[in-house]
Amino acid sequence: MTTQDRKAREFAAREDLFLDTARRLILSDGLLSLTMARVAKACDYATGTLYQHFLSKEDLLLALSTRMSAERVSLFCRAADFTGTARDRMFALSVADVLFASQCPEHFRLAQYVFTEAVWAATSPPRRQAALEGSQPMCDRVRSIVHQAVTDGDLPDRGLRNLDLGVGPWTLCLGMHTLVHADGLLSFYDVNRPYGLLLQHIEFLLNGLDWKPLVTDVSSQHVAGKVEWLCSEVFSDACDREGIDKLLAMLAA
Amino acid sequence: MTTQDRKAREFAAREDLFLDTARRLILSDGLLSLTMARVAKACDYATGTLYQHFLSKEDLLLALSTRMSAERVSLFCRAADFTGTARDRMFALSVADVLFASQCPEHFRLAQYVFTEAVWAATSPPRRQAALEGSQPMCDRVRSIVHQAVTDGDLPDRGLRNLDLGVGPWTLCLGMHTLVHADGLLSFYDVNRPYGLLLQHIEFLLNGLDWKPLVTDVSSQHVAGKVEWLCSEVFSDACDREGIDKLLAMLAA
DNA sequence: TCATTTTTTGAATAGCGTTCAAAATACGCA
DNA sequence: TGCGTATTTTGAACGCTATTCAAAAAATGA
Repeated sequence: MTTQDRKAREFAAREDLFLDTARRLILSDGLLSLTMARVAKACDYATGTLYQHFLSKEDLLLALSTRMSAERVSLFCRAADFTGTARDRMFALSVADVLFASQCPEHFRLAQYVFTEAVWAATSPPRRQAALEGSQPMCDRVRSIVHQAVTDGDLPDRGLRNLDLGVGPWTLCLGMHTLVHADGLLSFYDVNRPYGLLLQHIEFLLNGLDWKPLVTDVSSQHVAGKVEWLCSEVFSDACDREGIDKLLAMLAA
Repeated sequence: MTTQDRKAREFAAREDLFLDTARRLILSDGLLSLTMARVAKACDYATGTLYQHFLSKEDLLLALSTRMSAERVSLFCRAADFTGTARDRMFALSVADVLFASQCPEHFRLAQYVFTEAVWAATSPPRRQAALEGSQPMCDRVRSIVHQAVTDGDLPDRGLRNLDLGVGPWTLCLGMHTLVHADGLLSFYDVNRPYGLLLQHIEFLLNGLDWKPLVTDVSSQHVAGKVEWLCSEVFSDACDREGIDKLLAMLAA
């Protein structure tokens, strides 16, 4: 039995090595020039060994994307678990997403590619399952925040279920990430500071849902102040002074 | 000169043939199994001839995506140009997008793929330019609707420029399309009727922007009624009874 | 120590995008 | 109409990559 355990551990470690290496190669040379042979060679293994871990190249990319989003989930959970009004916590979820985008910009490019029909279809069912389950905690937090707001009387439910009410901010974030990564699009239309606008629109949307306490000042300055406060309050260990400045710069320009 | 003209016309016609055929092949066999050789063969041309039109396979896909979105732009313009309050017209833009999604569901799958970094980078600059310019009319409409709302005093601008205020609905729509096409995701999280929720959240967001006249009833029934009204009022020639029913079914389930 | 099982290897395979020299065609001019 | 030239088309050949699999190597355990 102990032999089995050791083998399993070694196997998992090797998978980590493959994924780390793939990530490094993507960062240095881009997604385009990533090949299975290169990943294997960079780890001093034969190409065939990679296929002991991944059904296909797409399967590897999905695994990498899932693993990278663990950090996102962790920021998300921190945002959801701090003590504050449900509304502040919901807002903090979006801030977590923007913070993650500033810390790990390559994740959304990869995720966008991986969720493409052509790529998704070439992945293995277990990895797909793992990808969905990996983001389950984020969904749970959204649900529970909405639930609390409704039971506290801060948010009228209008007959909608928890996640149906939470899908708005989720969709806003996702859409903005997509816009940001469509190269040249925002500059063509002269839309600057997309993530600053995102957070302002989150506030607008929450106001429109009549989510109390309503925010009367939705200026970019006020949003920036709130973000700075959240960073020191909630994300302090994930975000030093330099990280905060980088985030604020992203919101402003 | 007339010979040149004829040649240009024939060249354009052949490009249409290639794109029509590619679309047909994608519809019948999927994006995965589309190959340049197959497209050429299906049109009784040699593979090399395709490359007189398209720099690469990605270039062809981008051209196809751009051409398909012409229909979307046309629905958009119709929505923007009808006589009504600025707010109704802004809402109509989202309805146009949902209507387009019901009429041409494959477009967003393709667009999502094409705007991926890996694909986008392999397209030719002129086609990229054409893709951006093709959606310019949609942006112009958004800008002008926001502008009218602000000058009419229906919408406080809060120091934001026209498109900065219009980017919210845009982002909501885009994010929801993305969610819908991430296979298995919405069903995993038990989110039904995504497009119905989208339109409700558009109303919430516009309310949150304090865009007058405010809509007090944001129930799915009320939204459905408004959609039906818009269909007969604005989209009547793009949408017969069958089309309306299909759209309403999409909103309800 | 050695027979057996498991794992790794990397050359071979297959398929696709892309190119380009040769062939075919179109063109304009006498 | 016939002919030399320019243009266009062709499809086999090339290069690259994902994937496979038979042979080699390593690990196992009696």
